[in-house]
Amino acid sequence: MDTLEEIAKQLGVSLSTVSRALAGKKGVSAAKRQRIVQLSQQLGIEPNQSASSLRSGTAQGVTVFASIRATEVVHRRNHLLITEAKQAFGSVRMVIVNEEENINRLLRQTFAQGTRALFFGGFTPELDESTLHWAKENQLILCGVDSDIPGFDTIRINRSIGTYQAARLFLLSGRKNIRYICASTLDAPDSRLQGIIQAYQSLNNELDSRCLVSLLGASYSIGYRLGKELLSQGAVDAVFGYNDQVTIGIYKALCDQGIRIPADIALIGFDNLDVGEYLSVPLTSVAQPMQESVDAAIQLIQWRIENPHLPCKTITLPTRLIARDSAPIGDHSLREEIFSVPGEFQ
Amino acid sequence: MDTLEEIAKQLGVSLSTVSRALAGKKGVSAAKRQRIVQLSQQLGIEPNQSASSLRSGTAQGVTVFASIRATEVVHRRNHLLITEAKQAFGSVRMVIVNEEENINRLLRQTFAQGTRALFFGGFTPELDESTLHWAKENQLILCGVDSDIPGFDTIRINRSIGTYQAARLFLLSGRKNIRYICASTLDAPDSRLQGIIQAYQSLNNELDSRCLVSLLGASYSIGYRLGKELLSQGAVDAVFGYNDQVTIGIYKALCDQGIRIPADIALIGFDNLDVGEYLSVPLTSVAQPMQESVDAAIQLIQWRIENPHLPCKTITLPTRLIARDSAPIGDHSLREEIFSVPGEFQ
DNA sequence: CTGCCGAACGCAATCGATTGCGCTATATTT
DNA sequence: AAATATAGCGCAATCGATTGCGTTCGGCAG
Repeated sequence: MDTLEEIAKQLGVSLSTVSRALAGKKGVSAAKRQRIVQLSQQLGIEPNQSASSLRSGTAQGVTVFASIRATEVVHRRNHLLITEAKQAFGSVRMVIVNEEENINRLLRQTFAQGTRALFFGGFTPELDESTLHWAKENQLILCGVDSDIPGFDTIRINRSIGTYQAARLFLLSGRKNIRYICASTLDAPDSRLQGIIQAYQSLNNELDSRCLVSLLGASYSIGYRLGKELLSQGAVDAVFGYNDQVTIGIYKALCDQGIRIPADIALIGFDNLDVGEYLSVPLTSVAQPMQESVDAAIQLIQWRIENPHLPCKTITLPTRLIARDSAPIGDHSLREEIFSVPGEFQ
Repeated sequence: MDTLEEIAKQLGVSLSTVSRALAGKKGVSAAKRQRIVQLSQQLGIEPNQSASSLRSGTAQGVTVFASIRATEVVHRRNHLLITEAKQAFGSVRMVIVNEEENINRLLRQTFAQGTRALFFGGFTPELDESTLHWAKENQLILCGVDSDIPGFDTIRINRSIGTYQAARLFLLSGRKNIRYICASTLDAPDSRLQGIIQAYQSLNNELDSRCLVSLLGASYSIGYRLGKELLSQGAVDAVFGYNDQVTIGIYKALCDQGIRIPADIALIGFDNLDVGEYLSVPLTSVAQPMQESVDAAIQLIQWRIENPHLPCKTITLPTRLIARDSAPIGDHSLREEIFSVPGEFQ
């Protein structure tokens, strides 16, 4: 593996000049610079990044942490994030985090390897108080994308808006016996459930805990099993399926039993996967701000690099209901009433 | 950011001892090693990787190159690859390659940054002769996973087997007017089409070029458009859809027109996406060896690290047809005849 | 013609961990 | 007890690029 010294020797200039020429710094005449750049390309010599970042102390790229347990949407968002981060910062490393490993250690290692900024893509790491403190002290740049890092910049996704709209769609279109597949309970509602609760309150309705079905995992097959179970519960006429995979599983179970969608049962998913539009009955679903959240994250961190000392920022982006046939808006005049969201949500 | 010297000072030992202790090398007493490791964890000090790999010349992790244009399956395979590579090699960097950038330069940069091995995940890079030569000379370790790198280790996926089975399923179950969505032509058939051609030959049938429909892109929406077009072509009774996304698009277009699947038209996809099983008519599809190809790649490279001088290896893995309702095996006695594959395929 | 200024460029120290070599203290052998 | 082997450990050189500082040289004003 050749080094810059090779170029220096061949052209009879000093190592420093070669370094300056290739780094695009001033102090090199245009003619000499051109010859250096040309020869470097001809020989295929790249500056050794280990040496470069060791000496200069500056890291070249950014890092994205992704959970090994990420769902399909999260994967896609992370991929988008990596792609855009690459445009913005030049080089990106992706690190797959599995839950056994010590995230505190991993974070330190990552910065020891040299990284300008670190994105947490869709999972909330269990960072120790001491790690957070150390990160603040060393002015590390962390950004949670749909994940909370206390005291650091965050892109937050407001899931409540979409589920609020979904529940109101059910209620306003006259569904009586609705089921919500949920990962939480009324005592400690997660953001999806909060939106549902607010929808009921907004219509002076009460959400009965018997309407909640607890989620056991977020896959097609689990959805299929849940769908079968729902059928044994009698006159259910609407189901919110937690995410699209589960909902598609439910959809399949209902189809298999000859249930008509949406006539007998209306279905709403969450995530707005591409495939939902291509089911035989297109799926109504809550869309997440994929592109927007990624763009916001990149811009936030670019801003942060410029302004290391300003207090941390949280940017919240809304979800929104995409109405398709599996849960249609019956009366067109209801449209406004379903989609308008009270101010306190924003 | 603290360095190993801090530990050395606090414990009154030399820097070399700290380095040896943390790297797990011999030449340090058990007692001293324990104190060093403990203090390093307490202070949260990690060896600077830039310095480490600069000095030792050995890189710590591996790199996966992924194309920005990758399809869903390729993404999933790459993700699997990254996950497993991480287990096997400790640290993995993922690099998103977009077609504008010079892959030759990128490859050199990547190794300049220090990497043990480089996987090409599902796209064939246009590497110059000189780059390949340089890579060989410097004994770099490259591995194509479903992509060809001349002169280097490769995991190849034999797509022909699956499409051979698919075409035979159509023919043996009596379909007369079949369409194959293809990305190539009879003059220069790609691997999918080769399998189809062989299936026709095996049954003394001739594949008419009018049966081929050229693919314009591999998305749901393109499939939907193709599906509409197919309906205007009269008595089509079977369609192979190139991949599952296109096939699901076609499926939707057919459903919308009241076509019954598989009674009127049989459908076979490629990739065996999870969602295919959960369409109202489950999708028959050709499955790729996802896990197997990733495992093989990892093992191949581990072997290569041990044996740098042996000639390059190519491991070929088969695809296989997964029969579901969208293209059922009518007569059960045909099963054997459809799934058995002649020796020359293996 | 002299003096001054700034651009170009080389010198050499430096980043932090690694590692061959050599010294020392302890264990083992005779 | 003396001789020898061995493990522990420190010294200092080293990896390759970066960068502050000092030198040189050409240009330009006085």
